[in-house]
Amino acid sequence: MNAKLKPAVVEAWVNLVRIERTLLDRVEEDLKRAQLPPLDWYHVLHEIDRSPKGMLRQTGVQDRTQLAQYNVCRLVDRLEREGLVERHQCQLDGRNNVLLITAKGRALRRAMWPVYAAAIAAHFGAHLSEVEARHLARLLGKLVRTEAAD
Amino acid sequence: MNAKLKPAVVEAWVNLVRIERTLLDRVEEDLKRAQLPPLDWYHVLHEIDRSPKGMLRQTGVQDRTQLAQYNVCRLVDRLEREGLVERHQCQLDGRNNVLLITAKGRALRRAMWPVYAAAIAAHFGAHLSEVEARHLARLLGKLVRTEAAD
DNA sequence: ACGGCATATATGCAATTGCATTCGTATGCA
DNA sequence: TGCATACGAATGCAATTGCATATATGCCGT
Repeated sequence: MNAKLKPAVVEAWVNLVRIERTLLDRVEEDLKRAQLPPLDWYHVLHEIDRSPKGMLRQTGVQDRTQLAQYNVCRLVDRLEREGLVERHQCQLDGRNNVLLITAKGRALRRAMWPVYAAAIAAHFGAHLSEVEARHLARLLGKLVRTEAAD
Repeated sequence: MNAKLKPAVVEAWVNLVRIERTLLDRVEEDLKRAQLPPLDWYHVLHEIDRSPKGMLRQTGVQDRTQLAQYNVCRLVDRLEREGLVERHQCQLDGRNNVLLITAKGRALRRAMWPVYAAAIAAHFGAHLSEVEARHLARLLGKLVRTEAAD
């Protein structure tokens, strides 16, 4: 894998790294200001919530969020402690945990979304035209798909 | 700031968050495998190295890397402990620290680059055509510039 | 049934990060 | 000069993360 590194690739990379840190910081800041928990809580709750019957295996969360195994484990600890999800051992395969979102969990997710959405709109969407947003979505989507593959 | 959130913006955002975590993980993994320190060390050394005379104020590092003030402070602690940079109080304004990269620091940066470059090429560049890379660089660059402004 | 391997989750401990505050230095102005 | 304010850097403490490993369960071949 000695592909020569094109300047455009480096430029895209540098911009990606830079903008990602800035944007995540600002979104987290907005959530904090609204006294809401961090973004990862939202992502995890969201993934469970949108799964059939509000249930998802812990590995499912890992796959969908790209969080490290031990971080998912401990984040779920915290969510469970707050009564936002329930953790059940799977009947069919005792190695799996099945996570079940609670009413409180759904409520929190719903409460977070307006703030999160506004942050995305303000810090990200506001600086892109419709066409640019579509291009960006397409380019990044391509990367997501190729990365997920290997 | 109640801009309605367009689907394309959400999609771009979701893909951005997702790919960013994946890519940074992989790059960090490659560095670790090569027994090299984390990416942020590279970024900080790089910023100092490319500044005039290999000197940069600590706030300069903050601005360029988007790292939190206290994280820059402590990262510089570590770099200093390893003899990669020197920290000097500024003569003109005693509040500022001026960071000076050492020969060892330059050497480490140079040693890291091939590994870092290969990781960017393999995990990122390899999945983009020249044209796509240019588009992506342009779109992300626009975001960087507008974000830096406010 | 049993040993060996694979998978899913959990955990002890060290390192890093976030938060709030503090410290030292400059600047503006009465 | 003297004091309020601002700025850059550092730090104590709690929370989170990373790493290595442990535990627990299931699967497979014999």
